[in-house]
Amino acid sequence: MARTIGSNGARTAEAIRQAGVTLIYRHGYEAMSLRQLAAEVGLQSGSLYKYFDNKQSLLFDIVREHMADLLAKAEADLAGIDDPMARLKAFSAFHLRYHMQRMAHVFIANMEIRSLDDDHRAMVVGLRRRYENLLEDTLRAGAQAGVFRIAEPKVATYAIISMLTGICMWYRPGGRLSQDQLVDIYTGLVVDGVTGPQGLTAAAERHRALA
Amino acid sequence: MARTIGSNGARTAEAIRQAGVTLIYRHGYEAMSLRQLAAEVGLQSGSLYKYFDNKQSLLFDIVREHMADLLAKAEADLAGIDDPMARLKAFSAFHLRYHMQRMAHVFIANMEIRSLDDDHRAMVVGLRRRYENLLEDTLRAGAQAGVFRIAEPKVATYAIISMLTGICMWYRPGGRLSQDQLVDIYTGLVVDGVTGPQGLTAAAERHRALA
Amino acid sequence: MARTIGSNGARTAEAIRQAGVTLIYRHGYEAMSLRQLAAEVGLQSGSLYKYFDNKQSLLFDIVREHMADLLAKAEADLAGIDDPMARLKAFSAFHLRYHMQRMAHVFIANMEIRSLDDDHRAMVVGLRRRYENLLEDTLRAGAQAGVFRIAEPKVATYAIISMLTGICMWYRPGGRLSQDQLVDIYTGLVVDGVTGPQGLTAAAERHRALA
Amino acid sequence: MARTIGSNGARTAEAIRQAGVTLIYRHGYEAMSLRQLAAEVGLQSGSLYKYFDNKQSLLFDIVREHMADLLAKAEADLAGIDDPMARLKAFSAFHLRYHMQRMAHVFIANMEIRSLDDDHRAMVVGLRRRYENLLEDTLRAGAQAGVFRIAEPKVATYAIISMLTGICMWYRPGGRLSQDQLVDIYTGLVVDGVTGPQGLTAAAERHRALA
DNA sequence: CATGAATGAGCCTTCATTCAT
DNA sequence: TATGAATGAAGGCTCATTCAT
Repeated sequence: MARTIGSNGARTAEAIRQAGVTLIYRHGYEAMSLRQLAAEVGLQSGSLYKYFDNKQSLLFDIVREHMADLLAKAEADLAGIDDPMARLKAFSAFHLRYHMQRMAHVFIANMEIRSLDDDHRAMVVGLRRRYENLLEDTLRAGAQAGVFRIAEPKVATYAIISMLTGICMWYRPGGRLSQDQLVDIYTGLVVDGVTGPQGLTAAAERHRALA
Repeated sequence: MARTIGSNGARTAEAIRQAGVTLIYRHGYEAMSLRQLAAEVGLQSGSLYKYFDNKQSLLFDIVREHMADLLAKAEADLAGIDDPMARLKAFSAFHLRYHMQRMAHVFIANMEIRSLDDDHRAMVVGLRRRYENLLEDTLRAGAQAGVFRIAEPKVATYAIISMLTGICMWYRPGGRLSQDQLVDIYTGLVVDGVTGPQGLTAAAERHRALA
Repeated sequence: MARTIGSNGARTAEAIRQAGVTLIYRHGYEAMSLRQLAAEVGLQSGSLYKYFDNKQSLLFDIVREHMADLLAKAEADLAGIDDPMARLKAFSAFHLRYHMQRMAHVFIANMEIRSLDDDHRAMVVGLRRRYENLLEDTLRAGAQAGVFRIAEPKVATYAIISMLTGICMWYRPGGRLSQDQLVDIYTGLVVDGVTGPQGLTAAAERHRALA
Repeated sequence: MARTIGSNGARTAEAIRQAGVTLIYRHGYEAMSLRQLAAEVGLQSGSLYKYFDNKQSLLFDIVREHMADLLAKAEADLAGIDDPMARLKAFSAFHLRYHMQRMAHVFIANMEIRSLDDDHRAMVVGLRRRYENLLEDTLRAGAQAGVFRIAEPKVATYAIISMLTGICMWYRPGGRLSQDQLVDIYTGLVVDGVTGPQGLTAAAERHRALA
């Protein structure tokens, strides 16, 4: 049969993308079959190839678009905020809210990097690096300004991002705690972590070790 | 051909297990084929079935054994430590060291839970729950004793474990920082996070929201 | 989009036919896809069906038209030549020149007969038979007139045509030898072959064998 | 089901090879499906991959083995024959007999070179070149000795081989003419072709053109 | 203990073809 | 005249798994 009345390429493309996100989130990229995906959007599996070149490029499109969006929104959110503490709080809040709202995309971007081709992976890792730098630069600035006590800004960056991203592992909408409350709690942990006295201890520890 | 002198089932079983961990870590459970695994240990793929029932049970064995080991070692490490702060530091140090030393197992246990059958997954999640409780109970005890300022012990548990586990995402042996230094740095972040003033702020925030 | 100014069906049909010849020559009928063909002429593959009924009929059209053209031109070239030797030379020269000039068509007609439907193949083989008869009749006439020494005119027909057609396997325009020179060389081989003494030997051999 | 009683890898491999030759001969390489081939030998299509790496390598194996065999047998047949005329007759007879007996292999080797990968094709063309040289060298030797009248040995080589190979296009076992008779007839054409007076004519023609 | 031949299901992908617009 | 969305069949190929030997 030819074109179903009212069907529409753009709509189908969007349906495929969304179903792709859902299925990869649920089963993993390797475990998702294109037959499944096609069934989800009411097509034959071969018809999907009107919308992407191959399974790999579907994954790449999803991940890259997500990473680009994450980076752009973060930069927009932080634009104009100069004070390190304010930037840190803004970053933390942004990261948490974004991750609670787009859990599937985030999950995929974190878990399926391994399934990307080398070239594709390099591009995605590059975007992630730029995102991480938003935090790392803030931490360094705050450390220099004396408002943060951080022995190793890079380590702290990884630690903080891991902690915040971890919310995807358990958060479910409609739970006991609101998104605002969670933002407060997590951000509190972050702020205390980079301002507390142990930061110095660790630094002292490190210098002693090098001596 | 006769049995190679000195070869035996137990040794082969162990080789399969190790190769399985390596390959799943590298390629993911779905992407690893039993042909690959068999080649790695010098067998025909059909011969693997002397050592496990099916691919799924290989994964389950690896993950369950890892989780059981993690739990047992953690309990052993914390045994006899009553002071909440000491327990927290001990837990943090244990978790970090274990994760830096057995990165492949940890990675698999975190990433491939999705690939487990429902029953198998339930068992593994149960073990994980018991492990998390070691930390959660410590946090609650410390909060009640007034030494920690924690609004939501469960949330803090997830946050801390995510942060600490995140070390697997970037740590490589032989890097600039030693394991001891990393333990200091991460543990410093944890301790500051649960003792800092923001913990109260968050709690106040939460109560206000509920009012 | 409106019709491109000056474009018209006949021109497109011809473009399709030419692209078809090129692609079938290059990749083979089975290996050529209609998508490729459509791309070559700047259409969507579905649009090709305005110009032919199906892939098979495209092949048939090309082959039949080629065979009809070959036959018609050969007949025209030989018209009015009665002397067997003159006819043989004329046939040889015609065949060689035609094959050097339309190598792609010739190649397709020879190689892709196998890909034709039974009915289509029968029609093409019929045309080819008529073409071969032009040579075979000449050989018989020459043999009867005593100018050729040929034991088996039918075999000689096949042999000569194979030899002459073989030029397509290696001839490339612009090579060391001109078309005229090649015509001389090949025609020399043909003429010597049907006038030399071995023709009788072979005939004697045959009669002895039957005795 | 596991191994059928009495089944045997070597036997299956041979059955696959033979069925492959038959099917490629009948339908062409592109048109033959591995499902067809598997059905012919009573297997599932995936099982074929125990016996070759992929469809392409099946074709290559068949073609290369054929070319190697052709070359080896031809060299064996001509070994010890020094006289150019005797060598020419021996080559002609060998070529004809081989082609009448292994028509399918010959057909495939000639028709499906196009379907080979570039590297594979290069190897096969190399073998073919060596085979052609057996004839070309003989023609040159005979021309130098004054027993052949050949303007262009390379052209004559192609012409003769094409003529002889053409027997595959129509020969069917059990026809009116025996293989011996056909060898006589074709060889007579060849011998007359390279000894007749026209060979000189062509040479003269060529020199005139160059002048 | 291990092989190796085989299965049957399923994979991603390409194809010729159709037809409402 | 041409598009472009879609079909349904089939393609080559890989996989986990079985089992006689």
